[in-house]
Amino acid sequence: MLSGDIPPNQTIYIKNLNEKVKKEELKRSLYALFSQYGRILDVVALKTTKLRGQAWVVFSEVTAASTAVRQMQSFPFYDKPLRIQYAKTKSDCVAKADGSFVPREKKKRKEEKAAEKRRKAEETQQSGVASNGQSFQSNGGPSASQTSNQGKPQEAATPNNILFIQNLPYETTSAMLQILFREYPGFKEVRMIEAKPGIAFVEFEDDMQSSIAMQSLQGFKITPQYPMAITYAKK
DNA sequence: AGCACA
Repeated sequence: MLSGDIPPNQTIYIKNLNEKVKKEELKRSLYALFSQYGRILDVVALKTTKLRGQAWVVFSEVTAASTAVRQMQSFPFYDKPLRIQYAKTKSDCVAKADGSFVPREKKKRKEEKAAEKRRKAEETQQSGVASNGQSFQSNGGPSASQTSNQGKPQEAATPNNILFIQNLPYETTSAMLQILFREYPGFKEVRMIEAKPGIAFVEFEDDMQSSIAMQSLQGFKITPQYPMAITYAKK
């Protein structure tokens, strides 16, 4: 079944996350990666057996969430393609903001029930009736660290007029990348390193222009298996 | 695969 049956909302649900990544790093990386689409209100990730490998990113705007769902679909992140949908239910932090937040009591309900049972049992016993007994990185240049960090956004993604492109199919040429990037204002040049297939640097006049190109081409597939992963190069 | 708010 397609995931299109969940109505668009400001929270995205992400699965297929690399479970080896520690919770705090994961949250920071998700924050760095997704803040290019808008203001992030919260990132939730739990490592319990039921919830590991998943996360929620809450945006302040539905439009930001929608763009993220489209553009970051299949984005290689810690070597695994992101699977993104809209969240099924409203996040606590947005409920709190719009006044509809009511502290949930799922556990409590169980406890209450248990307590009630106990109380009942006591009652029946008292009355004398027998009771029957009773769950993103070092992005400086064509360095080893840059390529070995594929798909791992680090701390704050500092805007740069140079973009770092990863996850390109090996047969990609700079001519192919030029065709894609030259339609964005401020485009200067594409640089590839023969010895390092799969990556490229694309330079713009300034970082506003590079950012626009990044947002438009993020996740673009030259071939179906390879959505390009674009980050700012490191200064 | 798995939809929570430690």
